[in-house]
Amino acid sequence: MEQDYNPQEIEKKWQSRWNESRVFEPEPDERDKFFITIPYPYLNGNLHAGHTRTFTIGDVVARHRRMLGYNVLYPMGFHVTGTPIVGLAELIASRDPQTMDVYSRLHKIPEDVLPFLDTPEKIVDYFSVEAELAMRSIGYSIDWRRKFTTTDPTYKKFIEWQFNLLHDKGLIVKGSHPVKWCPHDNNPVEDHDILHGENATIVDFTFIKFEHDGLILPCATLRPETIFGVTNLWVNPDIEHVRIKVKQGGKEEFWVVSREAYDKLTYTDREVEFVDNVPSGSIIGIKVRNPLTGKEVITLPASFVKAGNGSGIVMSVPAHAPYDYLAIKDLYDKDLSEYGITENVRDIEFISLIEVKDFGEYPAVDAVRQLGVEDQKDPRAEEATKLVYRREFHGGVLKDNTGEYAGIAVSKIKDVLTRDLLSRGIGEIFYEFSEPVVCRCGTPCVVNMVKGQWFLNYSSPEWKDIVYRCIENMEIIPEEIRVEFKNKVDWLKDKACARKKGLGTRLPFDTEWLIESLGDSTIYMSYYITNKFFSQGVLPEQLKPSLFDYVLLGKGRVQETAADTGLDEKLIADMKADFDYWYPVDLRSSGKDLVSNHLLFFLFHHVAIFDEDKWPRAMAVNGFVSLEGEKMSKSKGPILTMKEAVGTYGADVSRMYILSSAEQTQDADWRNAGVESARKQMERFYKLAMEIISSGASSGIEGELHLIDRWMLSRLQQIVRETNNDMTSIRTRGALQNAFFLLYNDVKWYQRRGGSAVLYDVLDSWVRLMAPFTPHICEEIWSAMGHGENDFVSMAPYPIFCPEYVDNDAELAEELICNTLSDIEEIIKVTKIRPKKAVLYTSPAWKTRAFKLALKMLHEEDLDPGKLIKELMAEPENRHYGKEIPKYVQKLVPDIKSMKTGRFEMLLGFDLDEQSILRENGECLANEIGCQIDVYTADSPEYDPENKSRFAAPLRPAIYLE
RNA sequence: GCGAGGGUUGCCCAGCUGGUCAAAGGCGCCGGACUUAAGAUCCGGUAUCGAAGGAUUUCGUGGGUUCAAAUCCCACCCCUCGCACCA
Repeated sequence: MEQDYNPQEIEKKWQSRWNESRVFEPEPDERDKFFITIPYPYLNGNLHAGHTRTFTIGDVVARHRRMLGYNVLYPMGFHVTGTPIVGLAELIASRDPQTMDVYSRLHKIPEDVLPFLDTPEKIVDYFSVEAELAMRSIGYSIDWRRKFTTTDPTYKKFIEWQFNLLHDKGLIVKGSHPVKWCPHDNNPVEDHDILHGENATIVDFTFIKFEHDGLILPCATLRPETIFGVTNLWVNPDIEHVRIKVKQGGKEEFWVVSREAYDKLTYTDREVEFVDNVPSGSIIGIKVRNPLTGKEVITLPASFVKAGNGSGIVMSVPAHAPYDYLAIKDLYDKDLSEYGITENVRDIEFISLIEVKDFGEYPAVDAVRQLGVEDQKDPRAEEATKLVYRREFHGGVLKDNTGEYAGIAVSKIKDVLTRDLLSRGIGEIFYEFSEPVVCRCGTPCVVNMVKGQWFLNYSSPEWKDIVYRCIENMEIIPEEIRVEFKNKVDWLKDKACARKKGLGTRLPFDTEWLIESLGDSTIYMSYYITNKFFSQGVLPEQLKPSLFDYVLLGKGRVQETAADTGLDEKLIADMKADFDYWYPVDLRSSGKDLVSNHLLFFLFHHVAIFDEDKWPRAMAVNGFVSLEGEKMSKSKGPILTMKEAVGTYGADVSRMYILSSAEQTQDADWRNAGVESARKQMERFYKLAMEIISSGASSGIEGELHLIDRWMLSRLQQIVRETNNDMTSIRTRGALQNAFFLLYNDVKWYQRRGGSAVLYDVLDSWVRLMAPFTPHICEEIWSAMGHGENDFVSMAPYPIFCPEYVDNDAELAEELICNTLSDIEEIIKVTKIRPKKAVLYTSPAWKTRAFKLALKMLHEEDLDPGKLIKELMAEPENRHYGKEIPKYVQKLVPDIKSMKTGRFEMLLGFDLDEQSILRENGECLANEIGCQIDVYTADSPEYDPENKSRFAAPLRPAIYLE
């Protein structure tokens, strides 16, 4: 029977048996259901190691739950909507060298296939076939009857229904939206189109509209609250300024800004018209009105003002902005008569508006002094600015001179104040990059307002509140990321949900737009359930809204739905029954990259569309996978495809490796050396199992059990418990640590100690324990154990913790033997003597009594050394040891007190006959050490030349080597 | 900058409701057994010192709390990820 482990052969065999017997095609029944999904893959390439991790975690959870007795549904589909597949088709059609190289060399697409993948449809067809093959070859327990692609006509009907519904509920709104834009290409730029400034973000500045003689001088700021502290404006005499006409919302104004600002403004949602150039001198030295306070302030010259930042005109808040303070200082005692300024700048009084600890009245002044900043050209000025900003933002509170805003924390003021400024017409939003952005074509980019854009209204506080409630009641694995989810909901803004380009479904109420691909992937888990029916010949035009309304929402009646759609009443009723049985999603497991987008949208759409009882029950998140320390990239490499991994190492080895290499949100690093060792582990497991089977072993659990057998069974229970605990929290690494490595070591020790009676029973549990992780090899072993044709281990009951097999005494006894052995070995090592004889002295009776009494006292009352000594001395047989008792107690009490509860409970019932345990296992010890072993009790040692017996204590026999 | 997570013994990492923690497991390395030999397998070792089961110094850095800290608190340094209209 024993043969070499041949994964390819075994895996193929069991995959086809599973397929033939349809074990993974569940139908509703009386069992509890478990509906697990992972995000379907986006098909612009082959499945890779990253998918392998997420999908395998899903499969292991599915298999574990199935063996625990749940009716498990694990479905899969393919995501193809959006632009990347279209882009890829174009690149292949044009034979782009890099693309051709990456897709042939790294994605391993055969040379006779690749050039023909020149349309999106062909790409989708090719990769969906490949993906399914790969997932089958790694042994996922997927119900393939339900698969679909997001461009299926029936799926599009489902998406249309969903978007109409959201539109009707007012959750899809129209508005303007800022994007990175290349004026040369006349197109939005995506990250890969950017030459410089990939890290730039779009920042929302507030324009404060200062006024002079009907003319507006807008000043851009990130800190609108400082409007209360403005003492003057800054105008750079060396840059060009223009006067422009700005129309917005039926309002017409004249602004003065830098020429660059004028260019940028033309891309905003304002109508802008050039009027004339403005000599800088004419706007320096004038009085402008602070629109909020009504106070008049002067405009002064400053060289630090850049034409390209904001409007090119800056408001000055010297109390809180180091640059402003420095610039004012630079003007002290300067002759400004060329600008017509006769006032002394020294007379300008600083206005402090923020109270912050660590700084006095004027934080900017303090910071400049602290850092020793010289003037506005000093690089440390930047540092001082950051310092002040940080302290004020985190610890600052607005002072009384801010009127109605007094007492508000600086960190909270921006949104409130901006809203007020906007509504009063004295402020406007102006978007700007955090750093300059240059397109690949070499043109500097601008922020462009796309008008008429459709948005999912995720910023709605009411919508968010429901999502918070949903998260509150969900299980989140691991628990630590719950706060992350809440933060992200808080941060989420409206999301543009339609584009002009790509594959997908048209927005039903505005068909020139295509639904963006994250929006069409939010509630599709429900589609797996209906698609089982749709794929059997239902026509797209029969998928009327009434059908989805009835099946998914329970609205309307079967008869009406049947009449409306022309579908059979029974079919519709079955669909609804299936949906009601399987929904909601019990667990959505995903990579952590999807936390701030897909998983969030998944929640938003579920709570918007479904009743609370259909909201998802749990979400789990796992980390990324790198290759030999390098980040994977679909488009640049390196990449390891699932097909390659399985082809090289086999399904079970790949599964075992990826599941054991990292835990939960930690990132995993796929290393060849590691997979190699996983392969050896599988071989070892297989060999050991086959040895046990071919030795003719059978269940020995009913027969007479020795100490070591009871130890083995007890250990097995601990492992079973830990494995199940780990699996409940999706800690696959920990689960394998127990179910494989620790158990393997225990079995080895068991055999070494001469155990064999329960080997078969252990194997029986072990195979089932391992089946979710490495199902093929386990089926093979299971079948070798005599299970019949359709008796799959995949469907066998998973081992669960049985307390009746836990045997504390057996574990303690084994611990005694092990500890004694290692003590002897250590003595040998240190003394370098080669013992002819080893003598062991077990604890004297009085010490054992003291030990037990101490445990009992701690359990029942409080363990106090004095009390313990008193009680011990009360017993006549202890009195001879009057001198030793206090000494021993002094050591014993802290030992016992510092025990962990588990350990304490294990020892509480302590009642070992150490004498006979050591005698019975003397042979084993003798073999290990290689000399004769004598065992005496320290009460009356027959042989004790060096009086070693005095060191004997419970569970710690004294040792004398000769 | 903001938010989240992390820094442990040669490596990957477990431990982190404070005490059996010099710290599990795996890998690697060293030694041994087996073998004609290699591989596989098995056994032992793998911080330092130690002629008796012990002692000493370790868990990013620096402080602190405590009888006791890898574990708790504070500060700092470093790393990874996300910050969107892109799947």
